[in-house]
Amino acid sequence: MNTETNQPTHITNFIRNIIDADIQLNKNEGRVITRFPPEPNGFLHIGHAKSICINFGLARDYGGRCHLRFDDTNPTKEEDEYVSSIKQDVKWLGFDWGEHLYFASDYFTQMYEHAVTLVKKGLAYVDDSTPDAIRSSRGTLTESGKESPCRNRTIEDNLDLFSRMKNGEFPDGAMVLRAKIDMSSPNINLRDPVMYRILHASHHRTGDRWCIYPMYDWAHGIEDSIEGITHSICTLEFEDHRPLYDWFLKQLGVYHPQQIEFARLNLNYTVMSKRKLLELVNEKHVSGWDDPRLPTISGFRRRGYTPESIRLFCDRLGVGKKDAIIDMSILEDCVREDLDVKAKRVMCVLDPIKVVITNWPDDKLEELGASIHPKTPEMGRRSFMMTREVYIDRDDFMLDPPKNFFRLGPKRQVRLKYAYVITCDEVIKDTSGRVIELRCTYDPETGHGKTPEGKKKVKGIIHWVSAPHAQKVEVRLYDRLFDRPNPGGDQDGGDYKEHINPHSLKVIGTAYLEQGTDINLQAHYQFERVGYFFPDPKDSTKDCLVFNRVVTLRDSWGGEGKQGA
RNA sequence: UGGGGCAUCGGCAAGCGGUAAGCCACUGGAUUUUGAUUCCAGCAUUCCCAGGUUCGAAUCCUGGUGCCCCAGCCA
Repeated sequence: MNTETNQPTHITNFIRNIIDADIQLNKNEGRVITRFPPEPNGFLHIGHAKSICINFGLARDYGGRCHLRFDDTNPTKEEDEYVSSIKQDVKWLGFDWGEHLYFASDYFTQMYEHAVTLVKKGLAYVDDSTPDAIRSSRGTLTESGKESPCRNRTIEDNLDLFSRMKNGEFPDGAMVLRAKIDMSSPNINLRDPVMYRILHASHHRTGDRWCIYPMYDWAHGIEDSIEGITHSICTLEFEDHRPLYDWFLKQLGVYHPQQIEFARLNLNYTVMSKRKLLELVNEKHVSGWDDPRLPTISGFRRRGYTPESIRLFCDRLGVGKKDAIIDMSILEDCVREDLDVKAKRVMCVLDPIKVVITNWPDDKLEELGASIHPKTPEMGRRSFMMTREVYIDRDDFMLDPPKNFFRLGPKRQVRLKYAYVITCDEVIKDTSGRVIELRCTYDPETGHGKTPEGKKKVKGIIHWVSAPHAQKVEVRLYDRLFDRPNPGGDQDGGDYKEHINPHSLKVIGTAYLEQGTDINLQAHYQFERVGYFFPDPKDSTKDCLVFNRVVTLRDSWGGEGKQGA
């Protein structure tokens, strides 16, 4: 522990170092006010979760606050549907903005007045050049730009034109307001950036009140300043914009927050850009924004990821400035860690082989039981019937198993978990050679998982369900959406959509769930030895259960010849 | 010589001139009615490279190399 700040040292990072130093100097009287500023033009994804965890986490740890602010400065792309989904996602992740919900559009009037101030100071001008002309006179990365013929318009003319822009006297694209900075700056952002454009579009909150809308660079610093943000945290690509952020606030002479940039999250085997996610949704490659294969917050939620697991993931990553692509398996581990503690255990056979226990009397029923969680007896117990016919999973049988396969094979023994040891005497196949039934005998002395004195312990333990008692359920197995680590990074110009994994969803129409399980539609389950599952929130009902596989259990059995039978 | 960033174990990531944290993965071994979980042990003489300063450098200086971002009236 660092006794100065009372912060656990393990969560230190460069942003916290900056904040610690600021507090040391009593900058901002020690306040820490951050903000999460999404544009409401799409659903939030796991990359946003990182930003949310950083911003809300900082506020929480430093006794400050974090604002939720919608950066709605472009009415052509933004919709109310997105603001409600974003609010829901932030809440679900476990964060609370309290009273501090804001919209950039609430500041449009102040932004306009500030713009007038800059015009009056001779620091902004109206440019009626065509968009093409502005682009070509901006110069290139290596050549400086050329000043616009409009650059030296009088202040009076600028004031008049700007006010007429606002009043809707000109069509879209006819002119813009530009900051007068430096057309030869090596930083392109400083070459007289556009502050306002004309857009006769209806805004989701201000309707038709405005027909000029501020650009990000002009708007963002003002938003931060108005709200008294102390640390304005954004991603690396805005580093080049910081001089502009600083320039605007300095010219305005208003409260000046500090912008700090960090490396955004990249995950392999998926895509994270809003454009690509939107395409996948619109072109029906997935079922919607909440498709369980998507890296959206709503997708993870539907799939069965928990908020705790996503927060753990973000904490584990840390915060830095190095571009990195994080392996999906890190995220998967985080859910396992969380779900191991929470999930109720139950047995479920996904791909059944019928097993007939020949020495078990036809009409005999035996009630067996197990705890719902092996390490948390308080969670209670469950019970199920043992009968002459049971199902086991095809993965747990091999016709010609290697010696290190602990499960069932011809003449081999295995324990039915919580029940008896059985021996496979006979294998029955159909005409195509597929195994359809096993005939086994059980050892009556091995009930309830007990091994009697003097008997050799059976290493293999498999899950099973009583055939006449099992409940039929649907199970959806998800795999990564793309077949390669970096689907968007094709050098050969290929389309990321060509790399969609055709096997990313496998539906098992009939799986056999342990009898008598009173499924809670909000709870997570571990299908013992298989993985963690969650009832699909949209398609699952008490009478018609549909389970999403959140993630498999870790499996140190390499699976040599896994699909053997 | 366009500008701005970044380079520390397989992957993240601390470190801020005093002699390489932590996490994940991995490898042993123990426990286990989930090949799960848990537990214990091991895991960078070295910090992109090359010089230099210093008693001492991952940390400072010089020169390289590699990767990322920027030319929307998008954010």
